Amino acid sequence: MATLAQIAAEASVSEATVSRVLNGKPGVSDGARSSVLTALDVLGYERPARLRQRSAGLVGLVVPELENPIFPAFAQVIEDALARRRFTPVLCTQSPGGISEDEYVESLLDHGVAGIIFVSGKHADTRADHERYRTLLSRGLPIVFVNGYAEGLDAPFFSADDRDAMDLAVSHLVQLGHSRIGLAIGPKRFVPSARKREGFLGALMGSLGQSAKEAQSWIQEGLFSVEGGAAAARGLLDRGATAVVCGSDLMALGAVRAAREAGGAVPADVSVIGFDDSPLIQFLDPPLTTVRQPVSAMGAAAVAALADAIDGVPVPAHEYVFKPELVLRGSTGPVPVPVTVAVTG
Amino acid sequence: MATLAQIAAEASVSEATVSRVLNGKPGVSDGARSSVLTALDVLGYERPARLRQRSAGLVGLVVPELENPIFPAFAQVIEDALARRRFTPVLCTQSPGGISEDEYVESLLDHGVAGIIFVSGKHADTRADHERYRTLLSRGLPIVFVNGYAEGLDAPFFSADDRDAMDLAVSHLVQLGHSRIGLAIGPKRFVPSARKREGFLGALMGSLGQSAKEAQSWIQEGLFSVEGGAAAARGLLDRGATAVVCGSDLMALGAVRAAREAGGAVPADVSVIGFDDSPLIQFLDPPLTTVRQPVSAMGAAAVAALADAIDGVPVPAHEYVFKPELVLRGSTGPVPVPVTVAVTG
DNA sequence: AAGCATATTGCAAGGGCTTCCATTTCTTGC
DNA sequence: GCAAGAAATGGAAGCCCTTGCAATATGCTT
Repeated sequence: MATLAQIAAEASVSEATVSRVLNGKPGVSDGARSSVLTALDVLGYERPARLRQRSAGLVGLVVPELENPIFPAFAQVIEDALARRRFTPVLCTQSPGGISEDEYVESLLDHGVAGIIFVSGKHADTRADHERYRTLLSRGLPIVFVNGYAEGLDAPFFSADDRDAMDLAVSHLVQLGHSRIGLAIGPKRFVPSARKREGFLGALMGSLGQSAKEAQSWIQEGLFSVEGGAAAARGLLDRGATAVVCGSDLMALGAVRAAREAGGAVPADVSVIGFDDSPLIQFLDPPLTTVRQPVSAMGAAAVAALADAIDGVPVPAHEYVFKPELVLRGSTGPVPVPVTVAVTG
Repeated sequence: MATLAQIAAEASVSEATVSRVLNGKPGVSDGARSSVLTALDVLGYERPARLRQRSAGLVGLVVPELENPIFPAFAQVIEDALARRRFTPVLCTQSPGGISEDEYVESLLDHGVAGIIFVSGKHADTRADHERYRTLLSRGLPIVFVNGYAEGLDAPFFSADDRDAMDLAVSHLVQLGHSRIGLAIGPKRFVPSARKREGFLGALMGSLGQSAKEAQSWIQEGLFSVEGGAAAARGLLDRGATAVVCGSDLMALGAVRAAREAGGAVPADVSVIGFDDSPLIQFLDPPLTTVRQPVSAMGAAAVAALADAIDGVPVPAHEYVFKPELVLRGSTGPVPVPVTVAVTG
């Protein structure tokens, strides 16, 4: 690493001038500035990052995993939007036993990020401690959240309307004549799962006039994966469900598999609705009817808010809820000829 | 930011001791060290990164995009392997009009990465200038490459055996009775595409005894996307192909779509084989027969080599070629009753 | 052409950090 | 209990960087 004295000698200016150039201070002529920069290059000395105006700064993007294709989809949309604003995105993916959200945040902080976008992070987990975010906010670091909500955090949230999504799904199924509709959903400690439960319960009670208790019995919890969806769906099918609404497309894939393993066809015997509408879903067998999360709009809004916050424009710290959209494909159909099954519960 | 003097006062030690602790120098007792660290915390001063032994360092992971699910798959495998070795992965995704590989590399360098893994980067593009990599290597930065090859770079390469993959695919189709087999492949400037071409030509000439010129006529180029695959496949179907081998699963999806748009069923009328075997492919309609790239093995090997290089263990700088595997599913079938079509060319 | 205002520059002072070295403290063997 | 060696520590010198200030250069006005 070169010293100021070396650079000053090479550029034939004083150390003071070099110092001023390196720190972007005013009071240096263009000529002097450029001879300092030339001297830096001659000495093979890397210019400090702030001298290169290329990037408006680093922005961290924290996502929980990449296996569910909705996360690469969010990542791509958000990275594009960040790049368009000259930010340099840094994608951080957690993995089981790997690096935690907190460790990533710390590393991002070390590298002087201008802001962080959390997608389905710990803010979506009601059992997690949200103090970590308060600490970030009190330091003045701009942060925004996608899909999840935590009370009392002075930052903007961008979420899909999970309750509405369930309403759309259930209404569609009811219209097709279904009345034995189940929900295969992730653990309720996660905000989006909890909200989908609520929406689902409300829809069953509203559209089908079920009691809260009965509606409740049509919910099965499972992990956020194909296997989790299959396990939850099996429980619902055993109970005689003719349609299964799922918390994610991946879980819906599991539900389709479970239905087939039980000897049923989709959609002839069992209708399945997913959630997310990740890119490849349309090519599935059968093409999945699903509730589309407006990924582009959400990502763009989150980036816009973060950019404003970084520029010092105050961003109203409330939750922006995006309306989902039902995408009709081939995994839902009219209720099959009713099969009378004795069911307890 | 606290000064040494402040910290020294808080910890009741000399500035010299604080300096030694902060720089990890020897000659400080455990007691003194911990009282300095406590003082840091009391003063709310962030410990410099090197004091936290949590991470063995940053490692850059550069992938071209996230839309083709093979890239998230590689990213996940490589990040897991890095995390297990206590490295902190930094995922960099390029995007059209967004941030280029070079810009990411520069940013990574600024932040002192210990090494970089390039997946399907510019090293796979024969028309790109590979001087950039030589510069990195001459600086002593450990780098490794996945899927692609460039002559004269003193670094290890980890690739799937593209030629072999085409051999597997063509042999399978020939066994099913196909003789009008087309290849829908990406631009030949990319090494994996060029190699698949070679493998495909060799297989057609070997298994079917075609002339080089004839075999050549069964190749259609298209972009690496569903649309690109569809466009290339349309050309092949027009020429009377009963089977289409594709350069990626995404292109295969396009081929299936093109076949259906032309009124053909898969696999009854047209057989389609993909490449990659990305996670969701098994759920597609029809479940895609594909040549599996050994993603886990390749990712693990690349990380192991990089870790060795970072530890100063010299890594033999040659190309490690991984054998792919044919995964039989439902998109290939026996050749349909031969339809005689007049074809020119 | 002289005078004035402003911008640029280097000197030198000052502060922060590192490191050499002498001193103190601790450990260990007798 | 004592001495010898090793480890730990602080003082102070020295290096590097920043910055106030004065000197100089430049350009504009009268």
